[in-house]
Amino acid sequence: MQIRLKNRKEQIVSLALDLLQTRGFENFSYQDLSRELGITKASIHHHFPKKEDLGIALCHAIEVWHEREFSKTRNHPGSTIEKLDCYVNGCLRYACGDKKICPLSSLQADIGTLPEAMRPALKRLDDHELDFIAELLEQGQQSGELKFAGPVRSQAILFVLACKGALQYSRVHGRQIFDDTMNQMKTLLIA
Amino acid sequence: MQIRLKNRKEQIVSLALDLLQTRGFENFSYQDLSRELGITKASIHHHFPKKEDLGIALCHAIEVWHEREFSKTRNHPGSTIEKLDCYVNGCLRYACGDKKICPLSSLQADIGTLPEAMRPALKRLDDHELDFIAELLEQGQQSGELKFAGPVRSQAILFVLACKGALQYSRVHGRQIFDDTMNQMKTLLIA
DNA sequence: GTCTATAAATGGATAGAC
DNA sequence: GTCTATCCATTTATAGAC
Repeated sequence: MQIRLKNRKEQIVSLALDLLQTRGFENFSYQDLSRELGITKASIHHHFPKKEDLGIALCHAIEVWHEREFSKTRNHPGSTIEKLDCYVNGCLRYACGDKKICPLSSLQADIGTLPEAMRPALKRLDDHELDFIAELLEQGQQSGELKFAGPVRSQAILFVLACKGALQYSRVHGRQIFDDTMNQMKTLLIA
Repeated sequence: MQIRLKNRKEQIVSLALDLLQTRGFENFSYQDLSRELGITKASIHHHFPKKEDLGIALCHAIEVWHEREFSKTRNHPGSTIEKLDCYVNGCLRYACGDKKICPLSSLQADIGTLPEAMRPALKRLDDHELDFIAELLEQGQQSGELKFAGPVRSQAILFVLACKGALQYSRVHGRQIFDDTMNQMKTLLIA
């Protein structure tokens, strides 16, 4: 019902995002989109003339998703650990049934063949996410909840890496490996 | 000179491994191989009738590489930290010029479209690598060099994840992020 | 906005000559 | 083992009618 209300452009981006996370940018086609949406390839080219245009739209969709998720996490009541859990659950939300990975991981994997125009957007999105996690970790450190040595920024990348990597491994080894990895990360940060 | 001595099959696998690490399994073609080797596509099909066959050969090449690298690391004189550095340098070796990632990361990213026959091989290689790192970490823990809470296996996956993830990020953000991440990982394990 | 039709290029794969 | 030639499906993309 809710999906029907979305306009075509949003429908296309939404489905493309799904395929990006399960197959990668170079491994889904306008044909895949047209089949699942029940319209022709030409119609999709009407909305996104080149695949690069669709790619840019995907980056924008990820940015919007980031804003919403980050804001939700910032406003989440409770400790830093609970906020981090909130972010991790956001990670998990894209991993329905161990099939999806982080869309940014997917784009990174395809960096060698990605349209040029998408690269700056990808870098920007990565940085934005790292800034956000660094902010959270710093709060936790100052409140005495988290204990870790070394630069906050380095710890942030390690944390984000763990989430995304665990998601990738889950597709091959099952969901348990995700929980194990996240628990270990928390153990290191609290101990 | 040394390359000239290799037979065709090895030349093909060697080049394919390179392309796997820079572009991904689904994003290089027999045409790419033929162009760079100066022989026709048909000749490559003679050695590897289906791309799946080439994929299996790639998995085997990675296994051989693992054996060599793990053995070198086990025999590396010195502390556990120095052995881990040896493994990390092995990681770096495939990242000439920030362009290559771990071949297993690359295969994981393409898991959605990978030929069925390659999946068990991929899982086996992942497990083999995790077992090896867990062995190293446990030695370090018992000798008192490393201090970390939680299951060794979980710490092993976290360590491997950090190496591979940092390699992926390096392609987008530059090599510095790799060193920063590895230093942070060491900081957490020693502190 | 959606369709039919079509183009041009590419990718995986095979047959058969040398 | 390598080649030429060819096949068929797919992919990105465009033109033009409705």
